[in-house]
Amino acid sequence: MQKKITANLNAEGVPTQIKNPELVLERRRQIVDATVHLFVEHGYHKTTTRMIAKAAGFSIGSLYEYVSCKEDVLYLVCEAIHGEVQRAVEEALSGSANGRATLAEVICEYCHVCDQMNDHILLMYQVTQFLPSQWKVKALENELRITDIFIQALLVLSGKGDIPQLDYKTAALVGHNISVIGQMWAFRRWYLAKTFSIDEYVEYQTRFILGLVFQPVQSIEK
Amino acid sequence: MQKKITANLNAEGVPTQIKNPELVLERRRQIVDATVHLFVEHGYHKTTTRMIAKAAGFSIGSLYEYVSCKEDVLYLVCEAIHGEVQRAVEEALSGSANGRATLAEVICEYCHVCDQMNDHILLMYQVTQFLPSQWKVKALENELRITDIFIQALLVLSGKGDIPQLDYKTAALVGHNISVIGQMWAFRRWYLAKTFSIDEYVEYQTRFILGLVFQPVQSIEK
DNA sequence: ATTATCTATAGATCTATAGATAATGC
DNA sequence: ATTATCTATAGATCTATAGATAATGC
Repeated sequence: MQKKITANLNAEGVPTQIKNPELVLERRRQIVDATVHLFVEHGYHKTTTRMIAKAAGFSIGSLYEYVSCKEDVLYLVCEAIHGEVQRAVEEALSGSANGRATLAEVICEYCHVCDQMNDHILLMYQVTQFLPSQWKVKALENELRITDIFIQALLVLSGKGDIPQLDYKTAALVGHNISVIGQMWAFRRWYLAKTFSIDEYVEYQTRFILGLVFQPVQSIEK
Repeated sequence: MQKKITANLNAEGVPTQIKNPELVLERRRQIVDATVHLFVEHGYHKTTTRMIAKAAGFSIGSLYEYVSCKEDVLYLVCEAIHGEVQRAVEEALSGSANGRATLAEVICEYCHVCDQMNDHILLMYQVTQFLPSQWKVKALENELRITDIFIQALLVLSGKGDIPQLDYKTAALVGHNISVIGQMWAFRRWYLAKTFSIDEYVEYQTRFILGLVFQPVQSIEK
């Protein structure tokens, strides 16, 4: 029973010397919370294990009882952030389901998640490269899992209301595009914010994704 | 006169002990060429200055005659890659100019550049974070300069042929989107290539950007 | 007795430089 | 004489561990 509680930060293949699983969970939570801030501010390489231990509230010696190396900390951080992002996205998308209005809502909710989790999204992109290759694969799969939420949502909407039938390839591509368009706000907010508020950004992107930008002139499509 | 030739890898604010400007240019070219491969393979931090010197064909001592620190090498690499990408994009976009066909062509050419320069685009994203802040700003500006090429192209097309009038904000957003959609191919090719060839990717993305995906059903837009 | 935590440091690594040597041109 | 290149290493830094100490429960 307790196994389930601890499974999150415990049974992920990160070894520990500590016997008490609840303590492991608690300390690793401390480690992750402290480290996210340090990584956001200094990046992975300029953050030393000493800084991590200190910020987490114990000594280096203790730190190495809960992880076997610095890369373990990195992995714990990546997992925690992805969990957070995914939870936020899933929660945001648990709305109703009809046609374009739903799609517009999905875009809106997702972009706001990206806006709020800006630092975390940037961090994920910066540090994934330093993960050992086995874990790097897992991180990329996590990334795809979030994209897949959009793809599934699109397939559910496909053919309903005012939304045309979408073949899988099209749905897949649009799903990736929505995912990346949200991340673009996180990446380029420092610049885009000169022109757009987040709400304007959502408005313009929704128009774009729904294909309204290039439509006003009568269609000369063959 | 020669100043112009050497300006590229010389007068960029990277100091050198060497008097002969042509030699500086040549050696820095060696350094950049060797380092790009090392960075792509090992990343910035795991590439040592010794490795760089060796791959470039001289000793560490000599390396430090042409740059003052490792970050200088990073900066030279970033500048060189951006120059290459920008040149490739500009060359690819020097086509004709009518309506949607031109836009489709722009998308096509750009995506192929991203496909071919995959490694370099990924590298840019990975290493920009390690630049000293003054140069980081320059790197981000370079990034925007490429986006701006698309925005300008869109504004030229605006209102011509079968393309509707685009206000600046819309053009800016679409420009950013095109830029990011190309990069998405570079980032996720390892996965997207399971579903799309580069040509299919271009085809589907063009349909998407031109707003054809959500159109087939008769428009119920109010 | 067992578990958790701490201090102190070994060991490895890497950047950047000092000082010596070779090459070039007046 | 001046310029370019090399070798050898100082100096700094950081990860991970060994071994000592404190806390907990039988």
